[in-house]
Amino acid sequence: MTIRMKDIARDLGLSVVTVSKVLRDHPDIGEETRKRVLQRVKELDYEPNILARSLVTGRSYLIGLIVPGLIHPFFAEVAKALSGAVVGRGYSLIVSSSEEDPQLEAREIRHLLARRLDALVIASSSADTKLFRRMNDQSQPFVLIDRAFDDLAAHFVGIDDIAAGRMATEHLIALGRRNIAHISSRQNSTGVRRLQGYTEALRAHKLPIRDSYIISRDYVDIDSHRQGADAMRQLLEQSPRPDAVFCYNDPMAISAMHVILDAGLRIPEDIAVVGCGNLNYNDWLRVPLTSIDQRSHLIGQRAGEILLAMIEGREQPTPENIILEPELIVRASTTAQTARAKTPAKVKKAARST
Amino acid sequence: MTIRMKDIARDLGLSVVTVSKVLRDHPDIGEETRKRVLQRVKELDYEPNILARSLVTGRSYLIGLIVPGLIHPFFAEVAKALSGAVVGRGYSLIVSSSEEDPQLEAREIRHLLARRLDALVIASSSADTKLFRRMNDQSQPFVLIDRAFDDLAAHFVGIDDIAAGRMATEHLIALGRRNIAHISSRQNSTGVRRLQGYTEALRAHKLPIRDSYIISRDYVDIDSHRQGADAMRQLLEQSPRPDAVFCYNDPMAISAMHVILDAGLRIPEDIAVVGCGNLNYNDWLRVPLTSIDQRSHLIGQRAGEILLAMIEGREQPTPENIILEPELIVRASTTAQTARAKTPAKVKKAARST
DNA sequence: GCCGCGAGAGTTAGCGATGACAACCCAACA
DNA sequence: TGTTGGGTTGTCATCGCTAACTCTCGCGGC
Repeated sequence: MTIRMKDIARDLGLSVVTVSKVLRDHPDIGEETRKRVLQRVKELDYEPNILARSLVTGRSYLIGLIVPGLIHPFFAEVAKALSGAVVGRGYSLIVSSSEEDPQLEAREIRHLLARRLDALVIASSSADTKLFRRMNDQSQPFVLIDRAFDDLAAHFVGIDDIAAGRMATEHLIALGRRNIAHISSRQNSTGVRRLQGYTEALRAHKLPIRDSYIISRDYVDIDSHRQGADAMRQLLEQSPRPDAVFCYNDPMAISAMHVILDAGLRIPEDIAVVGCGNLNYNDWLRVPLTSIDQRSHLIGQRAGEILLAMIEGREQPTPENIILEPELIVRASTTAQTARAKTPAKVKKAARST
Repeated sequence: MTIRMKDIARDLGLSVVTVSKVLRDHPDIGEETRKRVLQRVKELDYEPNILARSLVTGRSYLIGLIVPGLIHPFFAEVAKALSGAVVGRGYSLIVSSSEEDPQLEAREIRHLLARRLDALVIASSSADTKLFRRMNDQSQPFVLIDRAFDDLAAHFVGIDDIAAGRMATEHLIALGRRNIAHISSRQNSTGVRRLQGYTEALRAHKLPIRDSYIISRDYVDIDSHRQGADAMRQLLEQSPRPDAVFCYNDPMAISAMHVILDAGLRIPEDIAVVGCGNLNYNDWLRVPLTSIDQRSHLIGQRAGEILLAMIEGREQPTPENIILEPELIVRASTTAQTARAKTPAKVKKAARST
């Protein structure tokens, strides 16, 4: 059916090994033979069977990526950057969505490992580090992104989520807000840390930390809109009503904003809103959303670099822990007057990433 | 290092084949033996090497997906649906972005074929059918999505783009607009057909078709915002100025809307805008965008079904040509008054798909 | 008492490539 | 003339698993 090395070798009266060597640029092959082989390869449009090669070399040139949701723009951007970092080196990306379900995530990890991936990149929705420990034991290369585990020595790339929470909250404090609420994710490390940043900022400014202002939710990445809207409705009932909200991610912030507007309140005059993620369409929203940029592109890129280094065996010893600085992008949801002025610059930025 | 069947067989004093048979639920294995094997498999947490299995069975349980851009929500949704359709059957999805570059696309196709994928799903950015013909010759299963080729017999799943163009245009005509412009994609079949639908609708209503109202662009999916903004600026200079625009996709429509608003004009009073794609954040925009829904989820799902049928050998004979009906979703960018009323329903919808 | 049969296990021969090493050819050198 | 050696090409064993037979044994039928 399809062509094998054997066919080419037979056609040319050579051995299979010789053909194999030509294809891998092995040095000890005569110029004449090399040309003949390449010629025939081209004629037949032959591509060596990567499966067979992998079996003997132990390298599959496959990299796995497991994320909570493929649709979420943050993970889509990470995927794009990761793909860009490795595709030129002959690797392919095999992606899988965990839907924020630890069980599904575990199943996918096992399944992908059975494919003998060269490396795995995971934004874990799990709280259990068992599988990761086993991967460490089996010296299976992997890199965690976005969500970290305190009690696990592993390569990690993500932003400083405590700083993210602090920055967002301090921005709101700087605007004169005093009743600042937070819609949080209790399910993962990023949520916990952003919350921590939030409380730290309040404390630093001697502002009270009110439990009723902190709404924690699950499934924040795959069911963001419902979760955000529900949480915001809950916040509107508090007394005193918050004059600002920092949301775990942008989709939740967007839903929160709509709940606010539907209640007849103004943004940012009555309630200022900050999100996290800096989605590429934040500029186009009904009220452009101030947000913390999560460096999605850089995360994918750095993860790719680390894992190439691991695969190529250049480094492995100490797990790298790359903490990127988040960046506050101010838009109309916190400061009405700057919104218009900002637009032109942002137009350019958004155009890049669609 | 890692465990092999050999190890289990040795431990249990059995032959490798017996272990293999147990793992594949082969009938002629004694109950006792089966239990012992499964027990040991569990103890060692063994997973058979899929690579090795693939090499002998000729089935890789890998499905490739090549799209113009991973970031584009339409393709992300297709990917999600496709993944959902096949993941339960043991398949993994290997994704690749062509960046709308035919050469890159061709390279990726070749590379993926070298991995002996069971099937390939492609939203092609190429005009050349050579590679697809070869895949047909080699009876390599594949399904085209979104973008079709007239001169190629192949499975296809997509929407009726002529109808999409017609629906959008007729909606604008029904609103009383007479100077309807179109920002188009000249690069792919979908663009050509939406344009055709547009002209058909105008003709059917005896409206003039003005060349200056039709702006065609390339790289509409990866550089949408710049392309949309430029095109819209060009349209604003036309005389008479258009009172409506139908855009090839939503990101271009969004940029067009901003150009319109920045020019001090109102939407929809001065210019009504219709997009295509029905992105999940259309409801949250500064002006919620009327759009044609492209059935992304259904496309991914149906593509998955077709390819499973092909792989499982149930059907192949006549290429299926699945043309889904697009659907017009009306929002504020064409009818100011319905915007508010629509919001609640849409909130629910968006929540589902984030 | 011979034969056939079916259940349950094992043997053999690859899948399509690669790694290590052996073998060959011919020029150069002792 | 025999030996050495660099440059080329080939042989053999494997990678981890599966398809297709083969083999063994106990049992029932004639």
